[in-house]
Amino acid sequence: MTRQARSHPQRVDGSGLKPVPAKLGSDDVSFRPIRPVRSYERIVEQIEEAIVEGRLRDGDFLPSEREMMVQFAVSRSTVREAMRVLESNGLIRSRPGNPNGAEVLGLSTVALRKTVDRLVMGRRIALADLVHFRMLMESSANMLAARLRTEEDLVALEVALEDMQAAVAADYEAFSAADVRFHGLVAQASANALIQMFNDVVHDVVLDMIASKIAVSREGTSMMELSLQHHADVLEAIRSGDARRAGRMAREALFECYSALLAPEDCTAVKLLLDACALG
Amino acid sequence: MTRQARSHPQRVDGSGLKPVPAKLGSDDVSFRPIRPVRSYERIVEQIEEAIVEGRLRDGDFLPSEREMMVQFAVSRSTVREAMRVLESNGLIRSRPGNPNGAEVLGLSTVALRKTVDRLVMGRRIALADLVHFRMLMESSANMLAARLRTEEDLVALEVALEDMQAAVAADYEAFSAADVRFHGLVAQASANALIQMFNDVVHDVVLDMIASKIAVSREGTSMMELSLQHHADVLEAIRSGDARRAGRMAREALFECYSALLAPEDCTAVKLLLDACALG
DNA sequence: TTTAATTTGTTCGTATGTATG
DNA sequence: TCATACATACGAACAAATTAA
Repeated sequence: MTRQARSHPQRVDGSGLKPVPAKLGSDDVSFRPIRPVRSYERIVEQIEEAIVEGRLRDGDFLPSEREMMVQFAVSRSTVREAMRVLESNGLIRSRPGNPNGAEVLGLSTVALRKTVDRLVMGRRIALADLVHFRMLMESSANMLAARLRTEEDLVALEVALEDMQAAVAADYEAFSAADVRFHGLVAQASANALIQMFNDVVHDVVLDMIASKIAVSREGTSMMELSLQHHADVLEAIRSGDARRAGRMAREALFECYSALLAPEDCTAVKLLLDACALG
Repeated sequence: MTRQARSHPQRVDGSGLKPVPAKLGSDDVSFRPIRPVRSYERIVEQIEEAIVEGRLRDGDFLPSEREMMVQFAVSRSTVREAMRVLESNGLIRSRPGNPNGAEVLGLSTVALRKTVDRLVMGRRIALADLVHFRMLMESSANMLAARLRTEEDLVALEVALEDMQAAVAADYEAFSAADVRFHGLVAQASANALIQMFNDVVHDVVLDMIASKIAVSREGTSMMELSLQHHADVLEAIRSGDARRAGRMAREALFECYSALLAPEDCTAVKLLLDACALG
């Protein structure tokens, strides 16, 4: 009952490279430790490379698992392990019954977000760190935006501000959405992909944290009014091209917004940062 | 020859929760879309949670796959998919033949690093962005360090500087290692986990990029001499507690170090940042 | 030093639920 | 409705690596 001739002919995994016993005698020949490369990793590499290089774009579809099993000359399980890794890195998405195969999502920052989330949950990063960092990012972004903003940027910011105004005292959801858009536009105007990315991530995390701390509904009208005024001031500074003022306004707005959430000692620490920077 | 009674008694995958047909009639009842939760994800969740909460620490070992297969009541394939995800997120490490099972690595930032690497490879992030961002981070870190540094920090920085001095004109490897240590100590003195983390990652990426651009050996003695002087200046500013000077020195040091690698137009853009900040 | 036991890496076959035409 | 192709999941077996007796 030998279900089949179990030959495993295509066993070509990279671990065939055994560490060479360094019996050459001379001391000046040194070898580095070998980490066996597993089959699924080489599949991940190939697909990841294709996505990074743009040969696979957002919206494309991977071949089905059975098809890849043939193309990569591995078993289905191995293909699936690679799929799981790619999926957890936010590069693809697969769902059962999809005749197209897994969908390519392109490059994203979801893995980055998950990492920060874990560090926050694990108490490696405190709320004060997040607020502090966001003040740095936001003030830098606003300074840059004040210098680099185009007319289109100003128009878009104006629209976002008007949306906030329209939603004040009425629709917190819409207000919050416009708020997020405003900050995104500033980050975009700063013309630095990293500032944009990291600030986005930290902004999201902070919003999640405060959402779990205080009920959203408590964010009353007066809070929104105040926030609106802050944004208007910032936009005015950006429009005038006064980088230092834009940076200062952004920092102070954030501080007023979040200082109530911080422990007193953290609050003084953040104030200390403000003084140390003394940017404005 | 039905090898065995194929019963699949324990088919308990989470997708059993079908989306409820919203036939309640009233419009004010709204349901959110359901994403089927797969078995391996629930395993990942449990283990991830244990690591984040500290019940599983760095150096601990997971049960063997066959043991987990019993504990989670799933097949080995499912356990393995979960392991691959955890491993790709840098939370565990498994190697063949290890009788202890997979090793727990604790929280790390390797996923963060991989994400940034991909974005750089995919041209979503330019070298100018990296240098620019690093100047922001480094100047902030140095300003904070000037304010917050303890005596221990100063001693450690002093030691790192001396190591750099000792290695100048002799050992590039040792010089570079001491250099990295110096920057790490500054970030640590800044007392903000996010600055530390992001600066670390970006620092690494930049080093990799320039290493692939110019041969390391070209980094001659004069370059090391210059770098040494910069670090000495920065340390002096940190010691004196002059935050603005520390920030300015750090920015200028970075600019002198990397401006040669940037395209002329990027160079002027970064200079523009320096002017816009006008911190010192 | 060799051997035996255990573990991970990998493969194959099968069954089941799901989505599309 | 049905057939088809897909992903999810299970289980058994083999291969290779590691450790300890």
